[in-house]
This record gives sequence, C-alpha cells and structure tokens, in this order.
Amino acid sequence: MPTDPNPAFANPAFANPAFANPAFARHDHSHCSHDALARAEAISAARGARLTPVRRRVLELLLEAHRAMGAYEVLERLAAEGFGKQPPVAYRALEFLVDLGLVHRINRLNAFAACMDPGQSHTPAFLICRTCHLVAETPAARPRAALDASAAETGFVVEFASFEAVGLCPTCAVATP
Amino acid sequence: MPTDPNPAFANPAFANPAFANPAFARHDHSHCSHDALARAEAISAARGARLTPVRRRVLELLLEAHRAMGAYEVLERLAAEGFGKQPPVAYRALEFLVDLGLVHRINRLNAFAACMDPGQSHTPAFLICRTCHLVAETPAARPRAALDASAAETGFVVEFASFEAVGLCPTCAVATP
DNA sequence: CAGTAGTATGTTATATCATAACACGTCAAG
DNA sequence: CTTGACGTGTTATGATATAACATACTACTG
Repeated sequence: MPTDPNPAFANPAFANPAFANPAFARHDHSHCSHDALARAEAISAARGARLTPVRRRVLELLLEAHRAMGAYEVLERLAAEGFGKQPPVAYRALEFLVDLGLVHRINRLNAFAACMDPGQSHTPAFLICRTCHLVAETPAARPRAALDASAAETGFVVEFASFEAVGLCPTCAVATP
Repeated sequence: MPTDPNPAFANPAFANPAFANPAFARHDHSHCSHDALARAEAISAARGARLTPVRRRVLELLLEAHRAMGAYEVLERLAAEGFGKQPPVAYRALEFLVDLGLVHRINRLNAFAACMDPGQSHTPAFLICRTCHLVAETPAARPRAALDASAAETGFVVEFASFEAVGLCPTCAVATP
C-alpha cells in the first residue's frame, strides 16, 4: 500500500467513519485515482476525444492532490516531467478536462480540482477548507433547485450555476476554534 | 427625469411588471443610486468608516452601471475624473466597499457589482446574464440552507458561500434562442 | 503507402488581474 | 502644534490567462 503524501490525512479524525464524504475520509488515493482515470478514459472515448499523456498526467496530478491546484502549479510539475514549460501547456490540458467534466474550475481560488464523480450529470458544490485547503464536492441538486426557483421569480433562466463554500472540514473543525 | 444611458433598458420587456426583480425592471437609476448611497453613508458612519470621495464615486459608478465592472474599468473612470491612475486606487476603494458589504465581488467575472440591498444580512446569489451582462442579486437563503444541510452530512461547516448563476435575463430570454 | 485534413503540442509574446512597499498629505486627539 | 492613524498617490512587481504562430502527430482516404 502506497504511503499517502498528503500530511492532512495523517490526522486521526480521517479514520472516523462518521465522515461519509470520501474526500474527507482517510483513504488510499491510488484506488480513487485509478477508478477516476478509468472513467476518464471511457468518457474521452465516448466523446471521440483523446486523453493524451499531458492531459492524463494533469488529471492524475489533480486526483492525487485532492485539492485545488493553480495552473502554474500544474505547469511546474509538467515541466519537471519533461512536458512543455509554457502556460498554454497547462491551460490547454485543463481546459480539455474541464470541457469533459473531468475537472472543475474553482473560481474563488483561480484553481482547478479533479471531479471525483465524473459522468454523472451532477451540479456540484465545492466545500473548501480554509485551513487545510482540501476541496470536496457535495451534491448541489437541492441548492440548485432552490436557486432556480428564486431566479425564476424574476424571469431569469439559470443555465449554469456554481456553488462555492468556504469553511472548515471535519478535521479542521475539531482543531480550529 | 434623467435619461438612462444603458441601452439594455430600452427594451420594452423591462416595462413588464411581471419582472419583479428591480434590477431587471426598467427604472430610474438615479433613485436607486440615491437611496443606496444614503444607506451607504449610514452604514459607513455606523462602522466609524469614512465614505471618502474616491470610495463614494466608485460606489456610484457601480450603482449606475447595474452590472459588474472590472477593477481596471473602474480605475479608468476614476483617472478620467482626476483621481489616481494606478491600480491600488481602484482596488483599495473596492476592498473598502466589499468589506462594508456595499459591493460584492463576482468571482466568475473577476469583477465587482454594487449591492442593491446593503445592510440586510443577506446571502445573495448573483444572476449574470450571458448576453447583456446585467447582474442582479436574488435572495439565496434557501439555496444556502440546502447547501449547509448537504455539507453538514459530511461534517463540513460552511462559513461563507457564494452562488453565481449564468443564464438569460428576462429581456434576453425573449430575444435569444 | 502517400497525401492531406484535423488535432495536439510547443514556443514567444502579451494581455489581464492584483498586491507589496513606500512617500506624502490630512485631520482629529492629546 | 505635535503626533499618530488613516487615506491617497506613486513605482514596481507578482500572479493569472490568452493570442498567434510553428511544428509534429494521427487518422483518414484514395
């Protein structure tokens, strides 16, 4: 079993089964990465798109990080691994992955996070821990429905909505006042 | 009665009383600007803060625009009116107004929009028209409650949430397929 | 298998958004 | 009338993002 490079997961609170969200539960990243990559391949194929080495590697990086990463941070890693060194290399791969729904852009952070459940037609909400910076997705179907209703009262038609919450993850809520 | 410089309001659909949201209803901006400025003065005073000329002017600009403006766009206007010409001039005024809740930052747009209802403890959602770029606020208490509930299931404590929707405003929904 | 159209990757250069650090001015409190 | 807090302005730089173009890969077509 590979060791987990993310020190946040060393916190024993992650072992608590009460924390149902997989992103907050201690777990072996290699499993979720592997599964997500398999789904990514399938989704790409289904769309006639190619999950090339750069693109695949960017997705892997984000899956492993379990947090949002800036484009330039992604780029650094790519450059270190022999890919291109210029911003468009990272931005293009990220754009591709976002278009396929494999990665989400977190506007508040000007950063990108891997989608943990691609393929499902989901309206995700992002839960951003202000302490450890982990980013989790949570279903936003009901917030979305409520927003649609509120908007409809004014005649506005919502086509896309983003939900970004900042707060404390289970672990940090225990440790932080 | 001053003429309305925003061509979007020339559309007859704005006269339709069914469109309850004041931002989408045709109206005289000078009224809402005047009221909002009065409230802004009161809020500043109550906080022991000073609504200086630059700050006041930035708020006016945003109130009149009824849409989100980038910091550099605000800066241009300020410079043209004899205020400072460098970015911090605009960013500082905007930060001040955001801190007081008089202006909101729209992350998706890297831009700022005047709050139409400051002082109320409100969780606003932003409705951004992808065609005419008007930005309206709509109450987000229920989306927020739904999000809090969803987050709570995973043990996450939401401290701040932003809701940004892109779609079509009543006018553009009529005109656009 | 050669030609070619479309797609992908890489580059340079530049645009856009944002803040750090410092100088000077104003003004109320002591 | 000094002093300290705050506000405004500056220069300089950092951080994020895209335009435009050259080269190379892939897959289709004849």
